[in-house]
Amino acid sequence: MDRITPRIRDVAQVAGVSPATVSRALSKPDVVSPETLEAVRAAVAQTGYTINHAARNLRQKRTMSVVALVPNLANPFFSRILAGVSAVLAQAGYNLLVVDTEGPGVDRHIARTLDRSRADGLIVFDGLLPPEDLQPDRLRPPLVMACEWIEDLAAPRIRIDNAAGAGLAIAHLARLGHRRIGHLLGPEANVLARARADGVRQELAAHDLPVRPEWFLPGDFSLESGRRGARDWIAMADRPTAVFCASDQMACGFIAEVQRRGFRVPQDVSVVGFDNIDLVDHITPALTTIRQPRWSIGEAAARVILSLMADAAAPPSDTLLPVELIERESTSAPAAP
Amino acid sequence: MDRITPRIRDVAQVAGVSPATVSRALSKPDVVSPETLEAVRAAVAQTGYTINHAARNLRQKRTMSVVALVPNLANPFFSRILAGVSAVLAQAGYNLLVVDTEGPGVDRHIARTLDRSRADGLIVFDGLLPPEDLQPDRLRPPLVMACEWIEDLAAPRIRIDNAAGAGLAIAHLARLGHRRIGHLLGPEANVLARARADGVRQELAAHDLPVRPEWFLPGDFSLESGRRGARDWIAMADRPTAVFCASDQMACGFIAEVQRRGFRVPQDVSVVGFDNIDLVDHITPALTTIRQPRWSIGEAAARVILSLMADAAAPPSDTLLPVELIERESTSAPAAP
DNA sequence: TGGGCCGTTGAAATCGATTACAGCCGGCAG
DNA sequence: CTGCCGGCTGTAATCGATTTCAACGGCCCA
Repeated sequence: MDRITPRIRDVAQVAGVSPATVSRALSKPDVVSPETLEAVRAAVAQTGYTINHAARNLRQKRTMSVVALVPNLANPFFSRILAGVSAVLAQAGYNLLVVDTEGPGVDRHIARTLDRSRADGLIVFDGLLPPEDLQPDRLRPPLVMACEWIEDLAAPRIRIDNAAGAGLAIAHLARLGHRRIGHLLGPEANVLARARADGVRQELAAHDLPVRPEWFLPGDFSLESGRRGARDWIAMADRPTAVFCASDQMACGFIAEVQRRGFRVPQDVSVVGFDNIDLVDHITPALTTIRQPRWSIGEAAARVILSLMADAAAPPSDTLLPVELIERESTSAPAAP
Repeated sequence: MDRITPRIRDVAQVAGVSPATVSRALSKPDVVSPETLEAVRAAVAQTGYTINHAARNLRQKRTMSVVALVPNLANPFFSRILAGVSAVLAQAGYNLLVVDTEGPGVDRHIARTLDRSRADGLIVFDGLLPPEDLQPDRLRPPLVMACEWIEDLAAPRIRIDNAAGAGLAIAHLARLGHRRIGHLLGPEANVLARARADGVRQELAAHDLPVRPEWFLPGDFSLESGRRGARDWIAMADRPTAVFCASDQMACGFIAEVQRRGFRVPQDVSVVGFDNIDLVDHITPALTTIRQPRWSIGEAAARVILSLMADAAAPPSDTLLPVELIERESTSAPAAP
């Protein structure tokens, strides 16, 4: 009668050694004699043994895995970042697990269940999680915030200079000769959206351009809100000649809707996006946008969490990654008045 | 001197009961007396106790979590599916963990490490994983395949009728009057791509339309391969008047490139996609495509894995979900010759 | 010849929660 | 008055790997 699953004890028996020796053979091969090592290898092969992670985790008090909390997997923006994270973590022997913090059936307080017995580290991409669930205590694993951040939480941040990115967009439009520039906002609650809006205001002021509240259109980063923004723009008596959208998704929605209503981009309105998601190089017109180094963001986040897991005492740092204007076809000089 | 982490034993001490009673109070509140329950509750609050998952997993031999293996998180196609999975699993008290099977640093044999001590169930969205890593044995948790599948693996499948979907696209084009219809293929190795190509051939034959090998253009589902497909199409002496692309991403790339070269869609060429990803309703022209019920696919996959985890003996089933043609602006009757 | 050290190994404690089993107590039926 | 049952609780075994500690054998050097 055979057991369901071979244990280390079974391997030990087959190899004629003790469980301790099998454990050592598998995790520190250099401390056991070559003959023993070989015997263990053979026994493992013969029994089909694989380690029981739960038991190891319990004993070692670590899981060798990092959890990423992303606000919305539906947003293609996160994909490449996660790939960067995964690559760096894998090299260090860690697993990456991705958890969506949104959607029906998902608990807002999911972060509370992510204690040290679940993950050795946490990468938070969602700036709207309740800070009280993430305050450092002896249960919470090391944590970094990436892209978005939570104001009331002291933790290392990896992010881009959102205000500067918005500034690049505005400066580009100003350089083309636009003097009436609007901004399609991200969701009010979102820190990125606020930082970008601030950048817009600053740069407009720096160019002595008007900052008109009615030219700041509400949006929420989504395609659909891009369309709504377009309708708002069309409905204006006194339309800006250029609109900087706080996300590429909104820019796509905006362009689609104005085109449908008979306007041309960039002749009738110049449009700038933010993110440089894959698709925007392949729409018509190709979108001028602010590139975020997504892979690098992921790499950086992974490196910081690794160092934090190695030495929890590291002070909260703030990594600012550079952004870049990608000039394509959706912007041009404004039509002569 | 306080411990790093409160254990169930500490709670027991504070509450003046045994660890067993604390455990019962927390997991089966109805078997302990109301006073004891209250005492335990208070002690938990006072100590700030949270359960150690590693210990519980070890004892109970289950993790209450399901792992989804997706071929490429970068593909926005998976997002809504995963949301559907997550919603159903959450209701049953299970966690969903997402693992990307691609990218540098990620082991092709990742599936081999996902034994019962890691996950109670597996949902595989990647048809190209090595089947030998997934053969059922006593270590492998219950498994379902969703969207894609692996030919040599006996496991429940949740998928759409790819051939029928392709048929809908071709029938639609035929109905509009197209007689010269091309197909931009998915990656050769991919089962979905093959199923769709078969569907194309069948439906063409059913309409007595020519099946010309040179009209089957190579592609790999990516945006960039859509552009290449467009260049191939343009280079042809004898161009089809309509092209059915095996993915929406390719359709976007295709449209962008033909537009850039001065062709109009749908006047010069009708284009049909496959998937109905969010964005394609917001490009110009809005894309006619085959909708996959992504949320339902996720729900169905979750339900099947749940029933499999409850009763491993269930026979391999095959769930076929319906697809639907979404008619938008990228298709019209062919120009008069 | 004896002492000490190194390389290797095994016995047993440990990680922290769950649960089988047994015991206790009060109430009720015979 | 005895015996049994049911509700509640505690003791101790258990899950499976890791790791501390001690011990063993062989070798070198004094």
